[in-house]
Amino acid sequence: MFALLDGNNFYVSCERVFRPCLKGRPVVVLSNNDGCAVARSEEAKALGIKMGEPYFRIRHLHEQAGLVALSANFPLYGDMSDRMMSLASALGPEQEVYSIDECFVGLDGVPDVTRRAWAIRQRILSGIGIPTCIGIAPSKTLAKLANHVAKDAARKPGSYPAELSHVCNFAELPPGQLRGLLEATPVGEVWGVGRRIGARLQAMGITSAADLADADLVFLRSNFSVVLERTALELRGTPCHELELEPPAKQQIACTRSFGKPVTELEPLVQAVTTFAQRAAEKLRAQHLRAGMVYVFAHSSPFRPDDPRFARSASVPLVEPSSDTSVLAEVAEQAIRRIYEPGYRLAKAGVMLLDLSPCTQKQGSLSFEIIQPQRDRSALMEVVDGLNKRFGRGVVSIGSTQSTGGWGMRQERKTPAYTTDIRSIPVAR
DNA sequence: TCTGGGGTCCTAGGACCC
DNA sequence: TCTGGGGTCCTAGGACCC
Repeated sequence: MFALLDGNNFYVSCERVFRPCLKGRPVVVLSNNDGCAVARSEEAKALGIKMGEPYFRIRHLHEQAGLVALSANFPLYGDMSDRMMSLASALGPEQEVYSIDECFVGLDGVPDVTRRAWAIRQRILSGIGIPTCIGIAPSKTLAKLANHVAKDAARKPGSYPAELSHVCNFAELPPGQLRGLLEATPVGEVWGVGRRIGARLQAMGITSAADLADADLVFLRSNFSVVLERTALELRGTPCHELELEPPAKQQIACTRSFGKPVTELEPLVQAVTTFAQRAAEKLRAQHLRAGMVYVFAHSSPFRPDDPRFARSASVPLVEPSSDTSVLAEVAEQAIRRIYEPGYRLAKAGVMLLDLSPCTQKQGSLSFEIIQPQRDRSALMEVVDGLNKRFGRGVVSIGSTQSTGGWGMRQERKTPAYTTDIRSIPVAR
């Protein structure tokens, strides 16, 4: 058995903990650059605000309906998440933290599950101030669905039986009731069925979760994929997905941003991309990984069809994997200079680090790095990352090989960072 | 004027091999 | 007209998730 616990309207709930005056009011939390709404209170949803709705389209609701829009505070949400996960882990012997606001809990051997779930929910509510819902079922997909029932039963009276509000355990429903719940749930609400597949299923007459559970497995696999076949199996109560207790090793690390205003000049673009590479390199070292490939892209706005279209990228393989900020930033800079062409209004750019491998370099010895400055400086950089994390981003930085100072580590690399002349790197369009 | 960011997995199709 | 049969590896693109 699995439980799925998640925080309701998580970012908004976090903000309300520290600003109780926001309770009962329509509130949204905005993405980076205050571009669009990424979390909505129930009151904001009731105003018709959709997930991802651009802020400029809902701004008028401040005057009309008292909408409060907040800039996201991700360090706060991360901290609240850690506390919530810690309390949630008491629900069962095993926990998979699935995202910032939800976790699966393995329930093998847990007695009296429903009562325990209520207790955990209350502990999180009174201890941290975050309201949660908990779904319990024999597969992850069904636990997700039970969680959906728990939420809608609470916030949309009449959608599901009221006694399933907040905590919904599929395993102890009276006979036949699960079937009714599946029939009452649109297929698009099922975990793993998105907009596209949902529309195709609808067109085939598969409109509810029950229809999908009943669908022919061979048909699903041949017309869609093995993924949807597994989803149908999970809806029947056959688990196909186990808990992932160890987070799997990352395959890519990205830092990408939309620009507040369109970027047309090269130098601000280089500035941005260099910063992205630095941030990505920090994340890379936090995972003790090195990258074998740097991917850089930039594109114009897809929302402005009248602008000349620009979408280019370049992948640069490194001679040897690196987690060195100066190497990765330099490669990224060369790549963006290669991609750039004047005459376009660029809306977004980013750096991705690919081909990741574990860092075998000895970690954590600052003096080692200073004595042997020719070595990969990842250990030094991890120290710098730690200082920045503790005392605020940017308090310490390392000079690049071109700059003076920077821990007195002017150094020349014996081999170039990337394979060939950057001009030979193909640009994808 | 203004439209998020960061991930994963699967599949089809081409290149290549014996 | 018919034009081997399988296997692997890689990549691009599509779909999903929060």
